[in-house]
Amino acid sequence: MDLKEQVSEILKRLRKEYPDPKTALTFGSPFELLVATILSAQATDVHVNKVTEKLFKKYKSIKDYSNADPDMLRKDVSSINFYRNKAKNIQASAKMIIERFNSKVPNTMDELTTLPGVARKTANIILSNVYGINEGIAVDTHVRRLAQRLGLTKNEDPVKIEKELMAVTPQKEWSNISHLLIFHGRKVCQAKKPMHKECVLYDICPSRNI
DNA sequence: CTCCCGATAT
DNA sequence: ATATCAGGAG
Repeated sequence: MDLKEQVSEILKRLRKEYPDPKTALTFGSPFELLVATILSAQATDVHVNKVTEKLFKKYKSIKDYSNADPDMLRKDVSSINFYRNKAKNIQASAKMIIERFNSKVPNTMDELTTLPGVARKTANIILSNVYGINEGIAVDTHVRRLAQRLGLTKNEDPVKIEKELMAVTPQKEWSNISHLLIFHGRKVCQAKKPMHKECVLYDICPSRNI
């Protein structure tokens, strides 16, 4: 079985476990998904959703974020890690979107990654979940760990891993791949304690003995 | 490479 | 006490 068939089999099994592979972050608009995704760096989605539930009730429009008192916005996200940078990036992104992008969240990789706090991973999440565009594969800590454990890469660099995965999967599946690996990484193939006995990939996983 | 930097599980 | 959590910028 070559690599493409291997990945195909992995996706087939995971799709059965996780039938709806889209973001678990809650949002009501493109900008809200941008906010949630910026906040999600090295934070659990459960925690992010808890914070944004209050945040989205208080800040309704992009203008509300751009006009907010920086200290107040910082306080409103302060239970999340890296909250100073994240608050600053959210406000700066809001201003840029209003001034340069006519108050609309951009729909291209090049434009999205000009926003502060937005690189390929975050941009891929926005493009796929908001615009249905498969520009690349969002590689986060889960995707990286699972790709390594499943023997799909030996790299550490997320951009290299993204290109490797893109090379062995059909483009229409790119969004599904990252979400399926993320869900499986959260529930079963956890960083500290991979739950081999509950893993549907056990028999085809090179790391089954770890 | 370092820094950012809180909550939670183990 | 320590590792980890939907990373990104300098």
